[in-house]
Amino acid sequence: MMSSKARGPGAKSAQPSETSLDLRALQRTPGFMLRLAQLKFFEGFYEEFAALGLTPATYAIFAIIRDNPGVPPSSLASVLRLRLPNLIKILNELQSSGFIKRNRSKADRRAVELMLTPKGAKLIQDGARLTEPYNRKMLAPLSESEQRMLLELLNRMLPF
Amino acid sequence: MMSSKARGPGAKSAQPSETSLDLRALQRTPGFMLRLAQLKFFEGFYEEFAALGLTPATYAIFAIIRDNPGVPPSSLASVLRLRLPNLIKILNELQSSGFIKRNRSKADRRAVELMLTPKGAKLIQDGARLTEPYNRKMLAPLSESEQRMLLELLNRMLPF
DNA sequence: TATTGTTATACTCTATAACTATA
DNA sequence: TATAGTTATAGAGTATAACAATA
Repeated sequence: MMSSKARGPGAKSAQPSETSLDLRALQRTPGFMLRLAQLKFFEGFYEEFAALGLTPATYAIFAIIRDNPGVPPSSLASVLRLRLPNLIKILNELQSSGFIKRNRSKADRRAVELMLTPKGAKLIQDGARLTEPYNRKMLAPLSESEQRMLLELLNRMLPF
Repeated sequence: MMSSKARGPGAKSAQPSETSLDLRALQRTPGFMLRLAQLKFFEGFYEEFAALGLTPATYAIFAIIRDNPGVPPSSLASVLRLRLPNLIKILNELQSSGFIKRNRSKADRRAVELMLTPKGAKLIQDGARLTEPYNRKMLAPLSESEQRMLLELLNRMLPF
């Protein structure tokens, strides 16, 4: 029952998880491993930042507005890979909580310029302080140079 | 409008995406980059495997049952990081489409043993043929050794 | 007419509670 | 009583369509 094929003699990898299933096919599948890694980071994030009320999405939104004051919702959505209507809903909540504000552009009165309020700036500042220890914990199985390598490889796989 | 800070003189990285936002903070954030990479893989997957009707989830389910005939739903759920009720719903559909079958264990009649039908075995076999070119396309920006490195690093970050 | 932002809404994915049957 | 599987259902995340204001 629950046949477990023996690992090949060349298999030098880590400890076999909870059960002893043959998972070698999925271990060789980057998309699957990326999903597991991303889940790990997101679950860790919710634990670490829960006290501040930050989610991965709102953290990224705050960070982008901080570094690019006046950024329009459309640019924000495209960078975060969110659909505009879904982002708008989040922005509405962040605004009614007093973390961001919207200015109408004078050059093009359709356009919206997003800014952090002082309250929002403080929140992302507090969040930023948790970031380094959080990343360190998530990446703990890797050496410093491996951590840099992983980040470099991910950046090179992606359009920016 | 949409202030774009100059890249520091040490920044040797790639072309600045569609807009010219300062995204350096997020580029240094592994969790965010992992999310973007995973999105890229999943979107590519849907394009590539749409003709077969396979999703990332069903592909993984088929692959695990193929390599571990008789695996119980609970083990499958824990490996895939799905909640059991959500997996059950997928299994019900796969069974009524004739891709898998459930056997009651004789040793413990609560337990279920999952097996592929011939139809299911053929589907994952067809899917497996698309896998290598699909991965090659997704990982195209990386050299062969970088691709191996990425996979190795992801595996070492995760529990198995 | 085209574009930016917004609302409303549907759909998929994920999470929780409660039930059945076996042990 | 505890466990494996299942059902029902609620919630979060993601998608499309349509509209208002401005260009």
